[in-house]
Amino acid sequence: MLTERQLLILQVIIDDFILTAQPVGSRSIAKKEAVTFSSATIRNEMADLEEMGFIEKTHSSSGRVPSEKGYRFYVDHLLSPFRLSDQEIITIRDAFNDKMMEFERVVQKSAGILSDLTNYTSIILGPEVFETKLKQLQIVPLSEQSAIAILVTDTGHVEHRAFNVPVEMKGADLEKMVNILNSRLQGVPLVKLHEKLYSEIHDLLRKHTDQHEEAFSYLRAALVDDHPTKLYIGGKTNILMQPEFRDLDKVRSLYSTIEQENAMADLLRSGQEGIQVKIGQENPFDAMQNCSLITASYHLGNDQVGTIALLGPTRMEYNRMFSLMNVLSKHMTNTFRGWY
Amino acid sequence: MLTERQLLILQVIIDDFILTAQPVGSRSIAKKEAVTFSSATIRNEMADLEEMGFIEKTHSSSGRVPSEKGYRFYVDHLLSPFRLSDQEIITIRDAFNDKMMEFERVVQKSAGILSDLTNYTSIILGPEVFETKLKQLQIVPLSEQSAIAILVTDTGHVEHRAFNVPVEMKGADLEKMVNILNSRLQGVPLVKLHEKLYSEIHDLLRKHTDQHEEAFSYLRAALVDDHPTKLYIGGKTNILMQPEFRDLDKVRSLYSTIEQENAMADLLRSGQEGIQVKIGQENPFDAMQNCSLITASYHLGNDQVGTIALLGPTRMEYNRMFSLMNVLSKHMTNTFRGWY
DNA sequence: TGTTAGCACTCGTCATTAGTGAGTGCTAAA
DNA sequence: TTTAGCACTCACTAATGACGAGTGCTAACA
Repeated sequence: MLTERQLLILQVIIDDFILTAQPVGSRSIAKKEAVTFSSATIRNEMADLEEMGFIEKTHSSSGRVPSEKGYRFYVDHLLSPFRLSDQEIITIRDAFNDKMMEFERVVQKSAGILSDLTNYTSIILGPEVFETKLKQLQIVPLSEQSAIAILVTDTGHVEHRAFNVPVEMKGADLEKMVNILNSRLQGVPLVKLHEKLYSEIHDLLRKHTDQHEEAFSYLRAALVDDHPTKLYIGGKTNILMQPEFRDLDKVRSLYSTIEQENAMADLLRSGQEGIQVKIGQENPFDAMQNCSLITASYHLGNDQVGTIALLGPTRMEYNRMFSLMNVLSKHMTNTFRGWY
Repeated sequence: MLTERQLLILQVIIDDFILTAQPVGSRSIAKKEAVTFSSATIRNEMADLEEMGFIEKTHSSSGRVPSEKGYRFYVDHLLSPFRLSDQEIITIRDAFNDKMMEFERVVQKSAGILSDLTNYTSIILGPEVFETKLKQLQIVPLSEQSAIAILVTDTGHVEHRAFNVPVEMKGADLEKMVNILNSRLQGVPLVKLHEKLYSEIHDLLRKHTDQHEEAFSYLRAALVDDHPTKLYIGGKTNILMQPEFRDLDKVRSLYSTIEQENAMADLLRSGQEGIQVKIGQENPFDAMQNCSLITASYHLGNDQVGTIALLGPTRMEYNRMFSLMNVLSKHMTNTFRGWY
């Protein structure tokens, strides 16, 4: 168990290192207001803290740097609540003022705010699409042979895709087809579209319209597109600001890790309710060895959950980040409340 | 005027430097097959070339490096035609195989291909929206109080925006309103939407529907959104691969330059027909001092013109880039042919 | 018994120095 | 006109030493 004094020293070391990114020496600790004992005493305590694995030396006569275990302890036990500045609170609140936003816009904006306020990289994972349902299907003819299929979901998400209209098909046929599709598909979860199209719609269309085959296959291609688990990333280049990423190779490998959408999505999904931190090696990817990932969940009124995340060096302003993500995820949850 | 021999030497120097990014010495030039004279002779010629400003030394006893004037001459007079690999040609062709694509998708894809094949950063400027016309307006109600306005243009561009539905407004009112808007606004260029909405539609709506005021203002906000000159950027992080951008500060300032959409759009717009190169200082931005920007125009069937561009270090594989952009812009023009 | 002053020691950083090699310019001979 | 030869330049590297921030240990002190 750690003594009060050791806790204090550990706290000072981590706070200081987070601020300066420089190893912290006993003398500089002794100078702090809150510290009443001498540097020699601190050295002794630091030796103990090191033995316990909370801090490390970068070389035999350097100051101390928090270890991952140290950060873990700090996050779990030493986190002092951080008071956000009025400016920050206003920025966030104003962003959600505009009540009428479709899902994408809310998320996009949130990612932007988060990365701007933190100078880290923000990653937001939309909720599972399992429950997102088709609201309406529209078709807008562009020319004789082409049209745009537009798909609107109940979250206000709009997807569109151009497709070919078979030469023999009339506008009226197209309209009839759309009507059939709408009457049958409204309220169907997106992930079930494909199945439903085959099981019911195909036969139905055959009965009602000519030239359905070709048009059907085009439309199907347009509708049953990949609905990829979408990641919204903000402030990708913020990584370059951090002194720990002076090494371009590190940056490159980190970028290529982030860009693997599926892997990142899995990682974010794995977080539980509330705010979580993965520190350094706790992350599954090699490129994220020196990074921490803070995740927070937000809700959609029904039981769906999405995740917002912040990626930065292990030397992160954890307390400010916690406050920010707390506020932001609450705002998001509020905004989505009642959408279902 | 340059002699044959000087031309040869200049060509070898630039070709070599483009490949290796290292200053080129007289000895290494003398070793080339095509070069039959000694390194001493080459040194004399190089001194002349330097005096004329085509090449430079990085320090008093270094090999030579092409100057901007050198690159300019190289691009204007020494460019050997580059034969693209089959793989490259296939990659490009296949990307345009899928005949049915809306404008955005074509451009997005082109930017992706260009940056992937070149390892530089690609920037594509869409054509002026002046001529893009409204094809259809659709409104999909989401709930009692909210709906999505969807705007489709004749290029297949889809824009959408959620908006509030006034409490007193019925679905039928909304439908009536949309019908009026559609009948009056179809074929209207996007840039004139705003004007038209005020001059004609406002009065018209007043006559036909109740509760028009509030709905009108919401709709207007949704429709007459900013239609920013959109830049499509591909391979932003490719910049990090280039040895000339080992300096993070340079990268940062370059990024912030690229992100100024309006300035970049103006720059791209200023290019003329065909393929153009701006080398180093010829670019207006400080951050692009060490960069070259290759621009090529593509056409839209009518007289509209868009621009594709490649941003890399002045040490660029100009000949390959020329071939690539030539092929790509032709494919784009072909794809858009007949859209109008 | 816990705390602290003092001191020897470690090691990264920075500036200096010298050696090496790639490259140049100049001169004189072919 | 071309080229061999040579002196010279300068970036790069490794070695060296001074400096200082920091440590661990010991002995004295409260």
